[in-house]
Amino acid sequence: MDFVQVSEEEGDEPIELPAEEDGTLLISTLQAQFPGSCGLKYRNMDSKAVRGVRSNEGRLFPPNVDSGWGEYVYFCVFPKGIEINRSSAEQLDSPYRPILPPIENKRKSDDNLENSTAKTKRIETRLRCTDLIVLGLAWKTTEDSLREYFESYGEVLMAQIKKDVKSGQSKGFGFVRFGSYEAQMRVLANRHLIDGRWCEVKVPNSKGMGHQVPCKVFVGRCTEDINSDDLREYFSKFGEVTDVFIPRPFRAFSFVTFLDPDVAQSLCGEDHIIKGVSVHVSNAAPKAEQNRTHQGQNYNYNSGNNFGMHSYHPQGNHMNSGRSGHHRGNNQHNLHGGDNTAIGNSHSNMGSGGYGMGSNNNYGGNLGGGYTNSSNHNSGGNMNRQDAGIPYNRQNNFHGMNQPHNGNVGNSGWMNRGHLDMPNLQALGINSQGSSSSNQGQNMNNPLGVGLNLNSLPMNPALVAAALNQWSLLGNQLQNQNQDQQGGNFLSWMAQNNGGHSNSNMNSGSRKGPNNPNNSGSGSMIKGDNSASNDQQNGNSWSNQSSGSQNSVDKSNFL
DNA sequence: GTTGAGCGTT
Repeated sequence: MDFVQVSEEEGDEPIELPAEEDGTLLISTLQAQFPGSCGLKYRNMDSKAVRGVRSNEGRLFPPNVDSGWGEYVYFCVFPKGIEINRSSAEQLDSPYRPILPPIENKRKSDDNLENSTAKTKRIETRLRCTDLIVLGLAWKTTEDSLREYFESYGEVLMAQIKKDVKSGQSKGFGFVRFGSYEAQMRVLANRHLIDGRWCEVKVPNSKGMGHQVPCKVFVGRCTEDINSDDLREYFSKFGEVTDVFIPRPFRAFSFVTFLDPDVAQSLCGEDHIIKGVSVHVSNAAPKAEQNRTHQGQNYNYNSGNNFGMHSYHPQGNHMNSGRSGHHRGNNQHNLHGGDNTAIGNSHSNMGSGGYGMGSNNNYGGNLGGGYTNSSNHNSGGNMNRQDAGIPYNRQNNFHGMNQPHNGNVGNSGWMNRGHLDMPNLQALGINSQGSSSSNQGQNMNNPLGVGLNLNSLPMNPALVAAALNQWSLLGNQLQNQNQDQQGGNFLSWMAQNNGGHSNSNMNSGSRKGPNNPNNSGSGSMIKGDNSASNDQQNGNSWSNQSSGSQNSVDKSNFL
């Protein structure tokens, strides 16, 4: 058995953690020794830079497929902004309970803003908190104890237990409201052990998360000279950028995703000069009529979200290949569950299955090698998997653990729950309608080694990339879906904190293997700092756009 | 006094 040397911080004395037979290290194993950690990083001998370890499905992958973990001493990654005080007595009650430093809203880009007016203009838009529902409370939990628990995250403005009017008995759920959005995000991103029970915290359905502001903007009139770093650097002036996506080959536009949807919104309609080029920012959301998503059949919103998440992201990203089965470990994912034929092997009119994106099926036009009229909708859905080198970077992997699993893997079952690679996505409102076992999170490990090897699938990676992108873009518009579709919920989450993932990091067109270290991303949380640049992604997707001129791209094809 | 998916008598 291999052991991985891990220390809490660089330079600390390492502890040897046992790796699994497949060479991966379970996050649960890591967390058993380093509560609250969500990933690993190490210092690369050559570059001297700190590298993240790829994290996926509750597992950490060695940086090198051949030599495994090597002789590196890895050190822990903790969710951003959260410090774990392991010596705290509070840890005894909840090992995963983060002890927050004073909330400070620091943005890297604020420090060196050359344009303070832009700054003040944008940052005015404060994200507001909303009541959060806390499910699964112990009967004995009182409003006081509820408040006490959540105060470790920040100021609690309200803590309420819903009770039976007559008996006064708790109904087992309640509501909390925080004074800061940061606290809210952290709470949503974690699981919570309150009075001995693992509880879910979500944005309540009653909030009707139907009008989320998109985090992503369309940046038109780009030149090839403007790369993702340029975009990121430029737009970071206005708020944290969680993702930049430049379709390849060059299409004269790109997408920038912000953590704060209000920032994104505030930029829409404006012209900006980047590297001497006047680019135009507009809404990346699809047209209204393109939102008709044939809900009845589309089981894959969820997945589609994976890349809409952000990232995220939380941000989103996630698996759940719709109704396809999840086969632990073997990466043999049935991309085409049931009638999900949209992507298949066929090379023409693939969208006839009718899922998805309503009328806007033909994104990318003639994609790559002769796949024509491929409307692969579901693809987005099916994509969910990451083993094809799609980094998750979901950050903040408190999810994955404690995920109740009802064993219903094949069909609708766990896709409504799992999201094992995400930060408590259900808590973020994504899966509120899903069923769950009564096992309230006793299962500390990722019960599913879900994986899907895109490369093994009978589909054109270009289509996959296109589909992913499509989904990502659609992401922001999936709000009004039936809850069962989860898209809305996901976006709710995305709009709130954005895991920073959108459609980035897909590499669909490339051939990166499951353990490709390039995709590493043990991320820290929510802020999406793991959102890899997208420049290298997508391989040959987006080729031969039917509209011809690059300067007259019909955006609708992508939205 | 039991119970364990859900969505708030404001």
